[in-house]
Parts: sequence; C-alpha cells; structure tokens
Amino acid sequence: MSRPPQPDGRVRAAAVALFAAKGFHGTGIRELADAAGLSSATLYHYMGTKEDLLVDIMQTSLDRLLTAAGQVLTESPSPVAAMNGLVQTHVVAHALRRSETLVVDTELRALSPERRRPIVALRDEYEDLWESVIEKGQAAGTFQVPDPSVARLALLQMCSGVANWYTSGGRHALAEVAETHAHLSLAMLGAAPDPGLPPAGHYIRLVTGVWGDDATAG
Amino acid sequence: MSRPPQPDGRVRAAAVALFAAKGFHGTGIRELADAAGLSSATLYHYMGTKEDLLVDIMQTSLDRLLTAAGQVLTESPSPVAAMNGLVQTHVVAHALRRSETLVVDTELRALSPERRRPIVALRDEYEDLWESVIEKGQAAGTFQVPDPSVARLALLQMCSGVANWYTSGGRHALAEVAETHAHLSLAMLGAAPDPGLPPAGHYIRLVTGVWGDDATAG
Amino acid sequence: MSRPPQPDGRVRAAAVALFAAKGFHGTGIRELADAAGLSSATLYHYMGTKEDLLVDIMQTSLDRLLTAAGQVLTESPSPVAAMNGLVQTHVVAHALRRSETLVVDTELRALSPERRRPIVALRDEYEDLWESVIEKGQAAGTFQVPDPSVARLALLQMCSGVANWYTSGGRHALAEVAETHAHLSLAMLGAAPDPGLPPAGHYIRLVTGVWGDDATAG
Amino acid sequence: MSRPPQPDGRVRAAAVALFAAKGFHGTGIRELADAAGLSSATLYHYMGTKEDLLVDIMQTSLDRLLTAAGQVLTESPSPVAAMNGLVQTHVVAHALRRSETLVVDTELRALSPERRRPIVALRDEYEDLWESVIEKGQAAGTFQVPDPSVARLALLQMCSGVANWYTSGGRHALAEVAETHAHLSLAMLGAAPDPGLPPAGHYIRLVTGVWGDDATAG
DNA sequence: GATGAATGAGATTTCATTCAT
DNA sequence: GATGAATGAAATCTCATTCAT
Repeated sequence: MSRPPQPDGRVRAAAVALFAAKGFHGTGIRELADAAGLSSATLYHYMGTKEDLLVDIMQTSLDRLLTAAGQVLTESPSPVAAMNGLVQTHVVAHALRRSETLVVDTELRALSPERRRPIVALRDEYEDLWESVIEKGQAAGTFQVPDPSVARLALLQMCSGVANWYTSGGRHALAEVAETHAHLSLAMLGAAPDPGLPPAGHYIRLVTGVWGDDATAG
Repeated sequence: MSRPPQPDGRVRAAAVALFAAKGFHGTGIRELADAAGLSSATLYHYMGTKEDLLVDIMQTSLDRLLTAAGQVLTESPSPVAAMNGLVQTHVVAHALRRSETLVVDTELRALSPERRRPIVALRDEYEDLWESVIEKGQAAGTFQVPDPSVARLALLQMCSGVANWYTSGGRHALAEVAETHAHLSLAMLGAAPDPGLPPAGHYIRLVTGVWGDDATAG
Repeated sequence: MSRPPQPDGRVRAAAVALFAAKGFHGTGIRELADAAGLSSATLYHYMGTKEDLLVDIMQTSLDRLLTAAGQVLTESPSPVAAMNGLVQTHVVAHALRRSETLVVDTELRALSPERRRPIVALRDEYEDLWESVIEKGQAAGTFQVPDPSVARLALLQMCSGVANWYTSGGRHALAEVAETHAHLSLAMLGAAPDPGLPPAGHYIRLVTGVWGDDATAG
Repeated sequence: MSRPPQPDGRVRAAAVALFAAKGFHGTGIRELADAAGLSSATLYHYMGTKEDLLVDIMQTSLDRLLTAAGQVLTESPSPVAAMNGLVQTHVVAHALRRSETLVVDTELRALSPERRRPIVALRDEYEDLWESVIEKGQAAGTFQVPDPSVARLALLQMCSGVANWYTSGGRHALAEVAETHAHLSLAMLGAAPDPGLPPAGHYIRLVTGVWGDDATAG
C-alpha cells in the first residue's frame, strides 16, 4: 500500500508498444492486459495507475538517455567529438528503442501537470547538454550557426525523428543511419568532417550497454 | 443527409486547437462543443463523426501544403532555390499553423485504416516532391549527401519539428527561424550558401496567401 | 394550435411503410422525413407527435376494417355466409394493406396507456363481431367447435398472419389466398362447404371500395 | 476477449421478458440492467452487445423448437399423428414460453442482415418440417387442402398466435388450448378426428423436458 | 499472485422536438 | 409552407479502477 508497485517486464513492454502505436489515450487498460497476457485486474498487481505506468516508462527512458549522454561527454575530447557522439547515441537509441522514445516525445501532454514537471525537468537537463556543446563549439570557432538555440532545436527534432521512420531490417542499416545523421549534423553546424571520430559501432555498443536487454525492446 | 455537412469555422478551429493540444483521443466531444460554444448535440449539426472532422482537418492542411509546394517549385529555377523554398514554406506553415500541422503529423494513427489511406497518399505525394528535388540536386552535383532518402527524412523531421517549439512572439522571429532552417538544410545537403535566394518575407506571403485568413489559425 | 394537424398522404404512407418494416421504435423521425421527401422540421407541419401519427394510422385502419365488416354482416344471410365474408374481407385487407394492418397488429405496445385505450376498444369491437358470428353459428348447429372463444382467437391469428407473408405477385394469387382461408376457416368450424357463397372477387371489390386509393397502399 | 460471454440466467430472463413486452428497440439498456438487478456497466460483463443478446435468445429458442419437433416426428407413426404432435408441441411451447417465442416471431427485423441470416435458416428448417408433414398427408390422401403451402403458413400463424393471447391461469386451460388447436388444425386439413392420438399431457411433458427449468421462463 | 464481478463516470452519438427566420 | 439551427435527454457502450475471493 505504501508505494505503487513497479511494473514487471511484460507489462512495461506491452505498454511501451501500445502507447507508441496508439497513444496513451488510445490504449485501453484491457487492451494492455491482453497484450501482457494478464487479466485487467491482475495488471494492477504490477503497476499503479495507467498514468504511473506512463511516468515510469518516461523516467526510465530519460534516465538512460542521460546516462548515455554522460558517458559520451566524458569520453569526448572536443565539441566535434561530443556532438558526433551525442547524435549517434541519440539516433541509435531512437532506432533501437523506437517505441519508448516515441512515447517520451509524444505523450508528455497526456500527463497531469504535477506528473509532467519532473519529466520535463529530465528532458530539459538532457537538451541542455546538447545546447552547451553547441555553445562550446561556437565559442571555439569550430561551429558556425546563425543561432545556437535554433540549431539545438533543429538538431534534436531531426535526430529524434528517426524513431518515426526507422525499421530494423529496412532500407537503411543502423550504422549508416547513425553516421549519416552525424555527418548531416556536423555539416549543419558548419564543422569540417573529421575522419578520426569513432564510428557507429562504438555508439551502438554504448547504447546496448546502457539499455541492457530487458524486455522493453522495440 | 447526402454528405456530412462542412463543419463551420468555429468547430474546425476548436477541433484543431484541441486535437493539437490534447490529442484526438484525449479530446472529448463535450470539450470540443464547449470550445466551439455549442452543445454537444448541436456539434453534430456541423460535422459527421469525430473521425470525419479529423479527416477533414488533415485533408485541408495537406492540400494547402501541396498547393504551396507547387507554387514554390514553379517559381524556382534550381534545386537550391527549390529546396530553399520548400524548407522556408514548410517552416513558415508549421510555425504559423502549428496546431493543424501538428495534428497532421501526430494523429495519423488515430484514423481507421480506410480513412488513413487517402491521407497517407497525400502526405506521400508531398514528401515525394522533396525527395525529387534532393535527387535532382544530387544528380546536378549541387548537393552531396551520403544517402538522399535519409536526407529527405532527416530534413522533413527537422523542419516539421518547428511546430513543436515555435511560439509567435517568442525568442525567435519567424523570418529568422525560416531562414535559419533554410541555411541549415542547405548546409546539410552540402550546398554552398547562395545570397541571391528569396528571403523569408517572400515565403511568408506565399503561405498566408494559400492559407487565407480563415478561422482555423494557430 | 388547437388540434394536431392531420398528416398528409405522403407522410402517412412513409410512416406506414417504415413502422411496418422497422417498428415504431425502430423508425427515426429523420428517416421518416427522408422517406416523405421532407425535412424533419417540416414533418411537424403535417403531424403532431410521432405517437399521434401512429394513433392516426391505427384508428384509420381499424375504422375501415369495421366499416368493411359492417357491410359484410349486412349482406350476409347466414353465419356461414357471414364468416366467409369476414374471413375473405380480413384476408384481402391484410394482403392488400400489409403494412398498415401489421402496424395495427404489432405496435399496440408502443402506445402509452391513454392512447392505447381507445384503439384497443376499436379492436375489441371488431373482434366481437367475429365472436358473435361464431356463437350464432354454434347456436344454430352450423358450427361445431370445442370452444368458440379459442376458435375466434385461432381464426383471427391465422387470417391476420397473411400480412406476414403475402406478397402481391408472389406464389399465391390474392383470390386463391382469400378463398383458401375461407375454406380452411369453415373447415375449422366444422361447417359443410357451401358452393353458393360469394367468390373472392366480391370481397376484393368491397375492400378496395372501403379503402379507396389513397397513398397509404402497401 | 475471444467470444462474447454467455449471458447468465438473470440477464437472459430479463431480456426475454422486456423484449417481448416492449420490443427490442423499445427496451433500453438501463431498463434491462434494472430488471436484471445489475448496473448497466455490469450488464456488459455478461453479454456482448444488445444484438448479441437477442441473437442468443432466438438461437436457443429455435434450437429447442427443432429438438422438440424432432422428437415428435420420431415417435409419430403417421402424418395425422405427426401433425397432432407438431401442433400441440408448438402450442404448448408458445403458451408456456410466450415471451421467448414472441421475440423470435416479432424481432427478426431488428437484426442486422448478417445476424439475421443464420436465424432465418433455423426458422426455415423448422417450418420445412411442417410443410413436409402436410405434403406426406396430402400424398397419402389423409389430408385434403386446396394448397399445402398456404395451409402451412395458415397453420403456423394460427398456432404461433397463441403466444399473443394465452395467459396461464386465464380462461383457457393449457391442455384444452393445445387439444383444441390440434383439433382445429386437423379439421383444417380435412382429416378425420382420431381418438387414439396422444393427449396434451404427453406434449406438455415433452416441452418441459426440452426446455428444462432454466430461469428463462415466461 | 490472480481474477471474475462489479461500478460510477464518461465516451460518442442519436433521439424527438421546438423555434426563429 | 418550409427549414437550418438548436437542444435536453437519452441511447448504447467503454472507461479505469476496486475488491472479495
């Protein structure tokens, strides 16, 4: 009775998939139970309310993005390297975990104001990492953009958008997509290409390391 | 009884605003009626079902995007000019008509398969215009991208994303946002800057010309 | 404003057809308006409430049945002749005016108690005519039935049932159906066949005379 | 989630009573819930849609009529015996289970075409049993009717009509009604009375055996 | 841990009817 | 005479959630 129970893997996985496919309000609790192989009453042994479940999914996802970004920044010696890493990590995460990242990006509005606040704080913390890299590069003369904050917004929209169209086994290989986005991003920022940056494989390992292989894939 | 009556301006405007803010499934019919200043029964005097209303909004919006893009392509002598025009027009439309463009971009999943099909066809028609411009530029040697179709996807996500964060009267002026996106886009495509291209004002006029000033603003 | 307006031909005809096909509660007022070629608001120039319309239809139909039965009894010299006439008249009316007789037979329950009472009185008046003919024949020794009142009920159900299955132009000609029912009825009552009774044509003329050719046919 | 749950006894009983008394369209879902002693939401725990409930009622009723008729035909050595049995069984069923038989006879039109088809097939199967008995009797010279198919229609309408007027404890005892209808039916068909046929008690037992004493009585 | 039963509130949509024009 | 606009009430059905077993 003290705190809401933590959703187990099956429930989370079903919720992530359904919230991504049909939206939070478009997903019924019985639908969710069916997908998890449980009755709707049993569902409540594994979670608090439907909103609790959404919060939990978002929190976990943003925590992981922050962890991954932190590792990237630690290991990157320059703004160009940092931006290359942030973009590739972000793109790989949005490609490999399409559903959960889509949920974070589209269902903020479904949260009540009180529940939304801490989630938005996490998201802002993450986006600030990007902005400060851009500013450092701009200050160092490595980047030239008309407006750093517009650049940050444009970059993030572009990279997050991968979750909208990437399909594993589709026309574009993951490494290709990640590297192309890094290339496009650096070009956007006016940075010269740097052949010495780590290739996509490095960031794919980083992302899979952070996410582990829980059942929430997809 | 023959065809569902055209929802009048107030109903459409209320629907666009609410669907954008809370999602299709997150918007109740009574909420919609309140926002339109009608009773929920009267609402049905002006529309078919809630889904009809969504389809109508999407269709109108995509028709206008296609019209605007057609005008841009007609008047543009080169791939660089065309891309500059497509990006600025798209960005201006997504900034001035945030709500309706957001609805088009996020609520496709709320449509039943039968209703979705023709809408997706319109969207694909629009995106194909972008792709063929990229391909022409690539063929002409003006653009150099690792992968044209990834570039198209990345560009569109970036430019559509404006609807997620632009606020009139906010930190960024509309003309600045449009031109910055054009600049970033051409940089992404590896094209040299061209100071002779039409400035944002031209495309703002084009967009307001196409959209008119009906009640659906926002 | 004083009394509810009399429904005109088109409205009555549409109502009779729809009430018969879909039931009173199964028929919507807009459906009715469509069928009559009017708007639902205009409908109310021609009728009172939906229930008024039903009452009107039933009253008219029962009045005509009573008129026809009165003519039959006047001209019939014996219980056998009377029963032959009642049956044939009833069958012809239920065949030629399927819809309106079905409505009378099945929608009594849709009336409020106050409106039902006078209609039931008319129906009882009509059925009493049948019962008294059976009793006269039983008293005269022409008929032999185990129970006159069960016989009346059985006879009327059988003859009214024609409205459930007769179709003009179908497998059975009207005259044949009427005469067969008269034959079966007299057999049920234990009466010897009488070749001198008027044939179906006589009663078809009687019925069409009473009903006239208003627009309520069918 | 797989198949609509079987409505339990109380829901079925309430539905049968209300559909018979007020018609399918005349019966509201809350009314039904009240009669079953449930909330309208709980109702849906026990049934699919209102139409599913109607289909279920009709199917069950027709299945039982077919079962009973099959037993009658098996045990009847002659067309006269068979017809006597069919009529008495039918009459007893329509007297003891007025409501459910009335629903079958009057609410077919409330079904959508897809749901109606299999129900009509069952009804036709049942009516064909009657027709073939009449034809056998006619071929054997036991019956003499002007038209066997009109005779079948007339007979069935007469016997089904019992559900419209019979009341247990009313003026007419069940056995009397059943035997009277058998007598009238055989008279209609021109068959000589046969004192050796089973009396009503036999068929009352047959019917109560087939119907059991579930909660759907009335 | 699991679930059938239950429900108040609310979903979307239709109802019959009125009225100003 | 005709109708578009309007509506309170009610229609059927689903919602997220609770609880006794």
